[in-house]
Amino acid sequence: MARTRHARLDCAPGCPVEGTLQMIDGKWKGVVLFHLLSGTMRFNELRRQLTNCTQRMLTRQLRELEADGLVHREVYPEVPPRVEYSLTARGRTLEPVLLALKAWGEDHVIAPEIPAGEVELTLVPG
Amino acid sequence: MARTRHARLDCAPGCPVEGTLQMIDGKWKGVVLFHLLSGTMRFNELRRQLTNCTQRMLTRQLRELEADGLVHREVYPEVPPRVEYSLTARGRTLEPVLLALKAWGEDHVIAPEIPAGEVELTLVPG
DNA sequence: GCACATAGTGTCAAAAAGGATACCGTTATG
DNA sequence: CATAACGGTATCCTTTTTGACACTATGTGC
Repeated sequence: MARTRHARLDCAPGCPVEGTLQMIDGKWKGVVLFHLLSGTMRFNELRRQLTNCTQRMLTRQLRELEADGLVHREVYPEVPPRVEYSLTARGRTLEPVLLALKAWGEDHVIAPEIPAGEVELTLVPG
Repeated sequence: MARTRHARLDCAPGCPVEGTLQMIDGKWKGVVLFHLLSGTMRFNELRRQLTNCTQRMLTRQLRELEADGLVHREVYPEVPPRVEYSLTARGRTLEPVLLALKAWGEDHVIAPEIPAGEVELTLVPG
C-alpha cells in the first residue's frame, strides 16, 4: 500500500485530488508511470531511465504500484531472470493526469528536453 | 521550499512529472490548491474545508505554497487578524493538473460527493 | 481583569519515507 | 571452479514529514 497521507478520504470536495496524489506520490512513481505509458519495460531498462535511482528504491516503488493495481508485474521462468512491468488498465487511466503533470513541469519547473543538435540560447533577465 | 524529492531534475524525459509532483505533494496541498481554484479564502475558511487538518499543518503547507509562488497571501491590518489566500497566476496554471487529479480520484479512489437527499445504495461483491 | 475572534509560531517527538550495504537465487559459460 | 546475467531481499540507518502542545499578538466587549 502506498503512503497513507489520509486515513480517510471523505473530508471535502477536494479529497479526490488528495486520493489520487496518495497513489502516485512516492519518489520515482510519477516518472515510472510515465515511462510505462509508452509500453512494457524490464527492471533494469526502467532503472537506466532513472538517474540516481537505487535498485532498492525502484523495487519498493514498483511493488507499491503493483499492490495498488496500477502496475502489472510479469515474471518469466528464465535465467537470467526476466521480469516485465506494464501499466494495468487501471494504471492506463492515469494518462491524462501524467500528461498534465508533465506539461506543467515542462512549462514551470524545468526546461524541456532539447533534441541533440538543436541548441537555443535563452536570456534570463538579471 | 517544498520537499526536495530530487536534488536535480535533469534525469530523464519523465522528470517534469516528478518536478510538478515535487511542488504539490505535501499533505493538504492538493486539496488546498483545489479549493483556491474557486477563489480567495481566509485561513479558517480553508481549514473548515479540511477535516482533521491541524492549524500547524495548514500554516506550514500554505507557507510552502507561498514560497513556491503558487499561492498569494494578503495580510490586512485588522483585528481580529484577517489574512486571505489566493492562487497566483502561476498557481492558476495548475488548474488542468488539479482537475485531472480530481477526475481520476473520483473515478478510482473514492465515490464522488453525493448531494444531500440523494442516497444510492451500492452493493459491493463479498 | 477575562473571554473572544483570528492567524499564527516554536519546539519536540513520533511516524514515515528514503538510503546504504551486504547478500541471495538460478542457470549458463569458459 | 569462477564469473556473468538479472532481479531481487533483509536489515539497519538517516532524513524528512507530520503531529502534539504550548504559547503569541492585537483590539473589543463585558
